[in-house]
Amino acid sequence: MPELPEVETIRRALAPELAGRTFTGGWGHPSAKFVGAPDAVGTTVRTVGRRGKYLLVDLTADGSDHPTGQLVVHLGMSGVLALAPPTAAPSERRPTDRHVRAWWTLDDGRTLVFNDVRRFGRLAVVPYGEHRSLATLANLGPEPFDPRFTPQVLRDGIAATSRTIKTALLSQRIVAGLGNIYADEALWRAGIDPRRRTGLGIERSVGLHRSIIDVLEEALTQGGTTLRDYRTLDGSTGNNQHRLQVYGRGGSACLRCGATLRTTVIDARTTTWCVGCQR
DNA sequence: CGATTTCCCTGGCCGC
DNA sequence: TGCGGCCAGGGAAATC
Repeated sequence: MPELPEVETIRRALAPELAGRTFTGGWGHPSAKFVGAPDAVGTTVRTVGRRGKYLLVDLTADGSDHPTGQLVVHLGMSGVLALAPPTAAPSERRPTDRHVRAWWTLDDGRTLVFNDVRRFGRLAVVPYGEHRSLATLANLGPEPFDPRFTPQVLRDGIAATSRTIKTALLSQRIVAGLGNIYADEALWRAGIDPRRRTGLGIERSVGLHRSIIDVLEEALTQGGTTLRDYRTLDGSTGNNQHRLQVYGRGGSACLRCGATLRTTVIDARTTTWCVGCQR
């Protein structure tokens, strides 16, 4: 379940490999989520960026420095990107794994492969910066590490919705990049009840703001959290799964106050929190 | 129009 | 061993 730290880890590995490479061929699974993959063929990669959980591969069709298009990739729940080495015969390049949803051959002979067992991922090739077809991306909140994400922005965003604070954080509209794992971790660290529907005072907003940044930063330092499918570009796992303090620990003791962590469902999302110290 | 619900997917796990 | 049932969950479409 790649969230911001996982996607950023992949981006950092992918960017130097793809920059300057031209897509010489491509294929997409017939599902609408992947079928557009070949639209990138013939373009050259300028940079590999990221917004929230979206990878944004800037493309140029005319060889100039100015991107003309963008390959947008969302890894969903189980999406994995890998670079396959060149094979002797071009006809043997096509990946044969059962769950490959898209692939692109590169002008250096390698193949970029998008594997996604559960097909919750998606991709699109769009004119540069044209995100109207991707509603969540088009309405994405600020990057958590961007100075424009402030305690006040967080506070205002929470105050503007009647949804629970957990659901508000997952909406991607207040701040980009949080998924179920890091939302639970940040709320625990800030001592805030995920079911809360009322606004936060400025002091608690400062605390949650800090917690969100810290949780994501630490996970990034660890190369992300691998629970099931997540792998970085070279196939290795992250290390942050050993540092989770609430996610997946329902029924165990809270590491802060010792109370038993409770797991419930909030808006169809499994949520673990501490009834003892999250208010 | 914002909020809520439904749907998309399949490997892994559980119980019988 | 085999198998039905259930769970995980981000985002978009459908519905309220």
